[in-house]
Amino acid sequence: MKRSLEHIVDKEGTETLANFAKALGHPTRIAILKHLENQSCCYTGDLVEIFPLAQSTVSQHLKELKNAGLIQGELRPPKIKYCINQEKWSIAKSLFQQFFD
Amino acid sequence: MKRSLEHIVDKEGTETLANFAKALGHPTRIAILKHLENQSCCYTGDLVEIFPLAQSTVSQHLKELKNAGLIQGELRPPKIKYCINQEKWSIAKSLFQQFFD
DNA sequence: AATACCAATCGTACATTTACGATAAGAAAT
DNA sequence: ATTTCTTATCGTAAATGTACGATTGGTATT
Repeated sequence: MKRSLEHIVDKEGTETLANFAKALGHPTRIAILKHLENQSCCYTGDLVEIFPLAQSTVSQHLKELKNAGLIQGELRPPKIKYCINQEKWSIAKSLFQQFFD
Repeated sequence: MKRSLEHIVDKEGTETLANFAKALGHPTRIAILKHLENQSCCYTGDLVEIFPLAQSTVSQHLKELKNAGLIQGELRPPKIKYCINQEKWSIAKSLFQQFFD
């Protein structure tokens, strides 16, 4: 790999990793993801009952996780079912893995 | 393990993990750590030359990494040598590892 | 003791994050 | 069409994060 290209790739990887880390940088969001790992899926309302937070706050955290690509929402009227986005999840996993050696 | 204790431990683990993630949640801090992984150690001045940031800004990022426990500084007058804190590093590593399964 | 060097800290400005209550939006069921 | 249920979005306030220049602090060296 060319040296210049190396730098670009590394820069991208760094930014991507920082982005994932930022999304994981709040206890509530970690807890949501842990819950999704156990349950595989859940509805917004479930989380609102679990956490001592307003519904709007939980929704906001879900939005950030969705923006980071770590979860995805599926319409299950009148609810919305959230699951981990396995594709992005494994990307994040390997980025953290290789970061920590 | 008792159920109640389980919750406490999990809660702590969640918070610790979120804390590490937060420290990793900025491209500059990821880049600093990547650099430290390569070099094993470096001085503040080295980083100031690498990054297009003010000395005070770099220092601030170093402080956050130090607060998170991921790095440690050692007096090498008139410089300060920074290294990865291997102990905390491996704690962070295993927390992320088990988080991602 | 005075100087020089390097890095931390201070003060500050601006942007982002986090939380809340209130309101709007979407899809089904009546 | 209206109502109901669930969740997203809006508006807002307080806290935190990020960046800078200027200043301070700490450690040798002269």
